[in-house]
Amino acid sequence: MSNTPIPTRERLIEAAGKLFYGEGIRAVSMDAVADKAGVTKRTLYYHFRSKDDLIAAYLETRDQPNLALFRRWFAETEGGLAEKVVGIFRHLAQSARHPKWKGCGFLRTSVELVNLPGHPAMKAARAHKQRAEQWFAEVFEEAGIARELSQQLARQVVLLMDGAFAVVLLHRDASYMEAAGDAAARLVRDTEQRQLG
Amino acid sequence: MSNTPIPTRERLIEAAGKLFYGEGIRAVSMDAVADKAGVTKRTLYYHFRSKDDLIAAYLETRDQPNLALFRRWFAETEGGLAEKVVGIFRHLAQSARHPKWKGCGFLRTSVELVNLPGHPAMKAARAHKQRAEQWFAEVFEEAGIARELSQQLARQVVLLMDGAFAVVLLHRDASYMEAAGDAAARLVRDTEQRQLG
DNA sequence: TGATGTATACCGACCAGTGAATATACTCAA
DNA sequence: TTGAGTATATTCACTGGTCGGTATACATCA
Repeated sequence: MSNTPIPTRERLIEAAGKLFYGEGIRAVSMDAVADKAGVTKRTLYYHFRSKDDLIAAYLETRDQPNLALFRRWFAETEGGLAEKVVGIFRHLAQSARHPKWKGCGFLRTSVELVNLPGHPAMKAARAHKQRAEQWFAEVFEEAGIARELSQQLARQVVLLMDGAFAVVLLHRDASYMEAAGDAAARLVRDTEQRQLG
Repeated sequence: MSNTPIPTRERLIEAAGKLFYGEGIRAVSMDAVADKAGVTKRTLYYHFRSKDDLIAAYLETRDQPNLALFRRWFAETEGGLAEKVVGIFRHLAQSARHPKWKGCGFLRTSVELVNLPGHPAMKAARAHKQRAEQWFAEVFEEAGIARELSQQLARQVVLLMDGAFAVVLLHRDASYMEAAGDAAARLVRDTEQRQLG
């Protein structure tokens, strides 16, 4: 029976992620991250060149799991295209009801780094949002919607989702997420109509 | 000929506002605000009990002018209800193209204060967003849309707008604001349809 | 023995907030 | 009208604490 082989670097990113997501990157010190990981600050700086490096690593680990959830929620929801999109928003609303939920880590980090557009974490955030938009576009196209309409619709659905992330966080009221889901469904149906007509 | 009688307090809020909006509240020190205002830090603390006080004052001064712009843009745009809503988004897109534009100060501040829900600045941000939503709802109702549908539509338009604030800031691409305007117009027309049907 | 990883202890910069003294402007009695 | 007294407004210099990051030495293992 071998020891649990959790690589140190992963553990550090995980500890940092919890703190960064929970309190915001500027509100969390490297000392706090080291404490949380049960490690000296010097060790932290052995594995990451700087705080900025650690922030970037934190966001990069969040990209894939996030999109995987969308895929699963979409697949699991019964019904037509609009219903399946609503399913994603319903699951997001459910997540948002958890007290530890603090919105979208990508969006919040990008707000904190607003004047550093070249920061690797900003690039990670942009890439993530673009991947989400592209995934929606592909889904719509596979459902028979023309490419151009699919891309437009995907962009608008993502806008609704990000708006809901911000507003739900502000008001601490997950029902805004369901209002966003309803709006997304209306846009999907409107696009389907346009496709037929 | 009297001297220009600009009250000190106002000047301090203005200087603070420029820095807070431009760089974020956590990134700006009280020393920086004092310097910007051409005043000693001690003077700053004579007029404001704490940095939190100053942050709250900054947001409170931004509430009314912001809504006034919406009213003007809406009134100035020719066309039906959907077109007039699109007019607001077009003006927002135009603003967003200015290099000093940094999204919505209310939303960005609320992200930086995510763990202080009782902070006066958070209350100001919530109040502002609610007033915007309510204004849209009144406009829709005056245009003949039923109260319940108006409230739902207003909420969804605000979601699109806030999503666009976040996404335009992330990608530094104002065309997302126009995509949001298009989505809003589609929702307006869909609601009008539903009203007639 | 040399590469990898961790610990102790520290640094200079910055930051929110303050103590004590001073300057300015207003009030009111002589 | 003037001068003393008072409230307002501002300055200089400072503090205790935190922050990102580091110099150095010690441990472990191939």
